[in-house]
Amino acid sequence: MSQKPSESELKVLSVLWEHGNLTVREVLERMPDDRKRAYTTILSTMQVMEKKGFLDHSQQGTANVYRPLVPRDDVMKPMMGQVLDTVFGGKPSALLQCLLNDEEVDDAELKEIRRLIRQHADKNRNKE
Amino acid sequence: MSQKPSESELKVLSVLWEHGNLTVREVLERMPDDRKRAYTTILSTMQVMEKKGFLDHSQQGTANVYRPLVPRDDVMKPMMGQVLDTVFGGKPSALLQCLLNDEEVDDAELKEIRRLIRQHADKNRNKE
DNA sequence: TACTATCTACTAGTCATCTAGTACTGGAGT
DNA sequence: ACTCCAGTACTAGATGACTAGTAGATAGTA
Repeated sequence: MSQKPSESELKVLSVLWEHGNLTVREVLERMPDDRKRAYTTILSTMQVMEKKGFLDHSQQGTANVYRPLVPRDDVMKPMMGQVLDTVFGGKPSALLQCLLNDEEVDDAELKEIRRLIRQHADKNRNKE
Repeated sequence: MSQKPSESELKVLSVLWEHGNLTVREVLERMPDDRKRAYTTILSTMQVMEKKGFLDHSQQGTANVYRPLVPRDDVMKPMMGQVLDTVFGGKPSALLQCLLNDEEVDDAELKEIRRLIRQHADKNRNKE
């Protein structure tokens, strides 16, 4: 039963999900905002995360290499689901609209979204 | 320059966005989780929110009625944008997939999503 | 061996959030 | 006028998140 990661814990996890297993210093260098942080700040965060069961580490040469123990979707589904229900009345379209208005979305993305919708429509049809 | 609301501040805002202007007690009764909270807990939260500029109030009969000062999309767009960029690599399709796998999505929703996509595709075409 | 750089463990301070209690105010009813 | 109830203001404690410093270990190098 892994709880919800905090804001900066989620950033650490994102880095690891994207880049694979990394050392503390490598995570520090890839943190997805421009804030300057001390090495020990990230180290502390990641040590707490290990206690919570989000990460695991193994020694590799001189440094410890950390790997995420929780898959991205296992973490994000409940989080997105909660936002969806409380803020957007459970309507994915409302959430999507919020995204689309703001962001540039290229045609490849639109195509991929269409594919997802089609796939989901098929699933609905089979259920009946 | 309105900052980001905290977790339970967002829940209060959601209630007001959905139901319109309400008193503290009415918000308490509609809080979107099953946790029991004291009346004064929500009161305190909402008083802090007023200081932050999220809410405003006016006396109505005996009680104060609160109204949100920030529209839903103004709050949610930056928040969703950040999640999109840090966790989903800026790909709305990845976020959408996360939503669709889990939730039941009825055909009306799918239709609405299709409409949004078509609309966005048109916008892209006009830009070229 | 002695020096230096790097990494980790431990500790700690600051701040926001969440929670709720206590005391006060004002209206409604007797 | 007195009492009761609902609402509000003020205050405060517990918790966790975020930050970073210091000391100690280890490996490489002159």
